[in-house]
Amino acid sequence: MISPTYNPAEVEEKWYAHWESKGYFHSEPDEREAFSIVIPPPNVTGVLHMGHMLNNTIQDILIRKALLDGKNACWVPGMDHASIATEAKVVKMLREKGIKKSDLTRDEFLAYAWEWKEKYGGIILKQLRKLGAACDWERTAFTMDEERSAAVYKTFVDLYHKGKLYRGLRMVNWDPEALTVLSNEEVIYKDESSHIYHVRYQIEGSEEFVTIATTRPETILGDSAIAVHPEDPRYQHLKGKRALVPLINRSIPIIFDDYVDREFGTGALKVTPAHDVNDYEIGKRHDLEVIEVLNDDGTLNEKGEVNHYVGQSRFKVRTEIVKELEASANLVEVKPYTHNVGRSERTNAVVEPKLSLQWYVDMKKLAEPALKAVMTDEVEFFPKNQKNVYKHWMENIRDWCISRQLWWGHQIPAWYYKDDVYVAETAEEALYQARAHTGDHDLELDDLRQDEDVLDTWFSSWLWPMSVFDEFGDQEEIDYYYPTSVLVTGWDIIFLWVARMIMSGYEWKDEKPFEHVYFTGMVRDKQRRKMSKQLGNSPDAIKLMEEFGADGVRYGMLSSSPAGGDLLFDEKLVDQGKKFCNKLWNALRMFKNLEIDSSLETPQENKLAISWLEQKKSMMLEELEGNFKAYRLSEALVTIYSFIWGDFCSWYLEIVKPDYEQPIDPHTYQKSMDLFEELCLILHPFMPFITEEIWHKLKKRGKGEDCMAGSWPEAGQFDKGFVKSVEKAKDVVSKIRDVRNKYGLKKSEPLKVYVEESEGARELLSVEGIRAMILKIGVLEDLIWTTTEPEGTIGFLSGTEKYYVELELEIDVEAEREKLEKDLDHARGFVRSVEKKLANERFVSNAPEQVVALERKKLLDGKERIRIIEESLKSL
RNA sequence: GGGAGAUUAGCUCAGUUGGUUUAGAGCACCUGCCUUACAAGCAGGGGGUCACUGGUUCGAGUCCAGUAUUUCCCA
Repeated sequence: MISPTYNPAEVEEKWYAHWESKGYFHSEPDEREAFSIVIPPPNVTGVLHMGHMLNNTIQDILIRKALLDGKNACWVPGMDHASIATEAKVVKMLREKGIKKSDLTRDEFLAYAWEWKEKYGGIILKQLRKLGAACDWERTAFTMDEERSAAVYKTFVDLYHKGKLYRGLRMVNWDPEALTVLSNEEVIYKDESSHIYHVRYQIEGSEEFVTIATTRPETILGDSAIAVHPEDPRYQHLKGKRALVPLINRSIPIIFDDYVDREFGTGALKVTPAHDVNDYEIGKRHDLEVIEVLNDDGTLNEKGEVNHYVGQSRFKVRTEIVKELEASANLVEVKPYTHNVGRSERTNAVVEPKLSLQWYVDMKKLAEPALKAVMTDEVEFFPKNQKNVYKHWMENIRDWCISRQLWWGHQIPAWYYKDDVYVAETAEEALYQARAHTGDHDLELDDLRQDEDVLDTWFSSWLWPMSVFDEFGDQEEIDYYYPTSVLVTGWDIIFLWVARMIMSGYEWKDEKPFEHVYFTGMVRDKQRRKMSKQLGNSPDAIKLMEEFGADGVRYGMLSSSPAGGDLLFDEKLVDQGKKFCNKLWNALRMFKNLEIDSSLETPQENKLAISWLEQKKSMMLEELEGNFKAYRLSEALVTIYSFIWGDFCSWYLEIVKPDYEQPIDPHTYQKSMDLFEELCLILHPFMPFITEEIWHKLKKRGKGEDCMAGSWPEAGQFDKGFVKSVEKAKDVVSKIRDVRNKYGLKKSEPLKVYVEESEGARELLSVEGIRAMILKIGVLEDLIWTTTEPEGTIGFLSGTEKYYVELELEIDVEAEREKLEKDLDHARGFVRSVEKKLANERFVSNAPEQVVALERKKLLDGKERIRIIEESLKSL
């Protein structure tokens, strides 16, 4: 006896363990066509969230479909080390233990970090199993493991020697909390409301003042000039004059530069070259002093010349200095002001522009082939419109700052001795270079000092499609799996990751890293808000799977998620998936509860149902092929869903289902099992667990006969006309049910139905089995030909065929008339529009013959319907 | 400020080279059913000037231009 409800918890763990033990997840190069995907490596600190579920469900679907297609599918899982996020976690953990990072040596700190990684890292990989992910776990990679690290050092050195990597002094985005530099892509800009302050500076040697506007009064202490526009008539008289910085009375020049926007504020700009990107540029042009008044942690220092601010945070000083400016009558005005503030993606700290010596990758040369590849569709984007975004970024690319002031990560392979730098994969090699360069053969390792910083995590991630296949080692694997088949990722990291992987692919393999890129949308809540911890609007992924089953969740994630489009998550979606599982389960139960009587003949309507469903399935398979090719996975799933629920369960099963407690004939049973089995295969990539479970319950299976290891069904021949006939018969049945509904007739009460003689009706009912089908599921006593409208019946129209249902009840003439008149309006409108088209001479002479012929047929049919409706109205 | 997209039923979205009986689905809604596979269900129903204006075309939800609203990206 099978349980009346499907219980995913029992089934899912069992099958995942089974698949894994069979080695289905593992891939080795062989003679089959390779299909490979590298996982977008989640942070080692990460836990499974909705975005991961969507992204990984899609990858799993593609992998399982490839397996069914007979390809050698390989999905490489892994994680990245997430420099900033992980280091922050470890520092926090140490703080809780009462240990300060500054009290530890680098090696001590790293020991703690590794310990943390082993203990807490990679939870997400375990969680992915619950989702059903068919990852090749034997290949699990980590950006800081030996092979991946070797690739990082090798490529760094290589770029350096090619002159594509350099060390330079630049304005950078500084995170004062994480105490590290950030790349442009790691800074998130948002409008924030604050204030704009108008502050006056006295002109040296006069009683005159000049007023400037600033949002950052605390940086006044670092001012080294006042700038005005060269053509601004208001300030011409200040040429050659100097101004005094309020509170500290530092004398600074008044300079003229056309960068200044005369419309903005007062038209006078304070220039702080050390703490503003634009001011830095102005400073360079005018050879201004660079006064750094902020420490790395965002506190003020003694260069600001105000003792009681030293060591105070920039925000505190802002409040304080405003008070002091006011007290000294230098504050002219304060206005509310909304401006764009950049914050660190990881720590949310307000980013501080800072002048700093960092390592950069020269992106111009790398970008060229990568841009071309995407524009020519050598690397194909799904959806296409992401190409524009990519193009824009690539054409305006800026150099990539890759050093980070952290310990967790790949320490930069550069060694300093005196004023020279030696870049090498190992310290020994660097020492060799240093000895050769200096001619000093007594130099020892201790004389060299390795760069303290580590590399940006993305500097290892961009090598991922190559490094997981050991591109600088044994070539067999990379030759077989590279380029990978498809990358599945969110459009939000198109610059951070996708673009850079394409660049690295061409740089070191002279070949794209993947054929296709499928961009998923963002998962949002019903109100279109991003899922976030702060809002608490993200459901717990694990709990969700426990409640709705992994298959249910997979269904819900995908059914509403077109490529590139955002997914508005609603629990109703996963609930629908859960219900779908139950539906499938109960279809199985229906068959399993039947007795088979081998002496039974196959009824006509069953034969009809079998060939109809088989042919319709073939039509669907053709459609699915197109869907998969275009990555229209959501559409594919919805197509399968409505085929299974609608065609298979609602129609097919109802036709072949024997009467209560009656046995089924063996042919129908066997064919039904075959069809159900194919449906399992077709649905398997989307909902792997329940399909595997049903697969094993349908038939006795031998060793290795698993759904996951099966073959995707081939589309057979089909006759569209035949399928259409059955669809017409379904329409007749629906309309009979409508009459029952309207007149409150029981479903079980057999009815007598008349069909009016016509060519169409003759044709339909001549198809073998159609009459029997209508009789059975329409629950009719008889279906009788007629040439006139029989007494005491109610009519309906199906296409251009007229049917009459015999009723013993009083007919509601008014309701009937209303309905008929509405139908008549519709039919007349239809005919009018077709007539208009056909009356147009240019249409008839210009449009293709087939189109015109179709319009003529539409006209005839429309007129026929009008005739029938008018007749019915008359006889009412 | 620059750029890219979006606008189809109450909601979320399909609608693939312009022509397939005057637009499809799921959810929501309404009506009637506990009919032994499934109430996590069954049967049926209503609901849309395809944002607006103009153009191209024999023919436009589909192509073009403008307007409005809106989302995102870059600065």
